[in-house]
Amino acid sequence: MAEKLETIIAGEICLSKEPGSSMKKWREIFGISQTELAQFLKVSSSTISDYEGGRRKSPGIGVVSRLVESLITIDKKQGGKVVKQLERDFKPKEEIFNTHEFFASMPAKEFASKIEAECIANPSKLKEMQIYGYTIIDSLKAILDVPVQDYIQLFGKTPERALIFTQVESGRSPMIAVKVGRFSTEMRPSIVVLH
Amino acid sequence: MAEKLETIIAGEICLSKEPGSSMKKWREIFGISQTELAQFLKVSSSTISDYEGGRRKSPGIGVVSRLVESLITIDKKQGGKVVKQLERDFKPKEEIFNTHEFFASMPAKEFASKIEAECIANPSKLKEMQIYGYTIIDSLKAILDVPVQDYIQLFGKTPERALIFTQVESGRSPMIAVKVGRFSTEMRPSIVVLH
DNA sequence: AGAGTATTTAGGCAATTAACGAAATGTTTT
DNA sequence: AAAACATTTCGTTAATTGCCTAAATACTCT
Repeated sequence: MAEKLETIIAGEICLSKEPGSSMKKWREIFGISQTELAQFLKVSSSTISDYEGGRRKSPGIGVVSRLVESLITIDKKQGGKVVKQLERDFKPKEEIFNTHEFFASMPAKEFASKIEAECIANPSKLKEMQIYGYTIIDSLKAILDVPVQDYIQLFGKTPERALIFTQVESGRSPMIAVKVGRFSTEMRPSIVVLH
Repeated sequence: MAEKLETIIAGEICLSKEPGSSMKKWREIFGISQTELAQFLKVSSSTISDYEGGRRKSPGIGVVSRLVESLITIDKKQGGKVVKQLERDFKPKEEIFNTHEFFASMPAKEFASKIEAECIANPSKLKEMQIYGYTIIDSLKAILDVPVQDYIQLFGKTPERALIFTQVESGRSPMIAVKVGRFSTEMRPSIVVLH
């Protein structure tokens, strides 16, 4: 599956009901500010805002194309960290890791209340966080089937996301993995849910 | 992750240097005529031609989006043949490389006897080795579908493991791969099984 | 070759986009 | 709480798109 990351991002924006939100989402995933992007693209920052705000219902693909390439180029200039993580993210592990993307970001708190979760650590962080999707992990299968290495890597692939562990009695094993994950990369899941 | 077909098509059109050609290419892959498409979209067929001919340098994503959805919808109405085929084409390689980890290590000898293998080379090494898992490779599929690079890389990912090749008559092609592997990395499979 | 169908070319016009800049509003950070 | 920075809003304009119709070319098939 040689689908390039660019392709998927562009495709997603293209098909989105709200292209603006999608553009915003991706810009934020890349951790780039409107101003920075605007400078790179040599347009004013209000232009970016107009797009993200949905002022243009159907921007031209030229805009989308430039936008996506910029995000990736900027990231590469800074070491390509996000690109690398995302690329791994697209490696399928379907049955065990079940990932979902939101159309737009959502405050972590709202997410928590939607799933009727009880917060058992870091309640303060819960307030500020925004998340973009979630990954459901079948703990049992994961432990049985997934190579340790991949298991560890998973945690590097989940910035701005919630991780949901099913079939867990104690939070022990997942949390160990999260800790290990910390050393291999700075990107970590925003939320960990034990189900 | 389940990147939808739509996404990939839309993304490709979006990023193409010649969006028109790309649209045309996909329409043709779907075996749908301009006229047919135009009718479905309720526009004149010249409109389609204008796009495909590149009269608009940067069509809006609305156009692309409608276009892609139409191709897929029309195909589905006709049995979804093309969609199915394409989805198969994009399927991940999981089915070709099927990896399993053991809970603990196992003497190579024990592994060999468990699978009732006959040793055809290096019997001495067989005694000392420990392995931690195995990877089953469907040789036929691998040769047909896997880019050489990935194929080579595979061997770098299999230290302390057994590699099992299914559907092999002679050991020729896998062994070539193993040899190649030696140069790209120091890690090599512990055992090679021909099935 | 000629009828019939599919595609391309081109002029035209209303609707929309692309982009700017300036002022208003949010968010951090010190 | 002010300075510094980031994002949003919005009026404006030139350029481009989206789509049409009609006419010119290609492509099949018999």
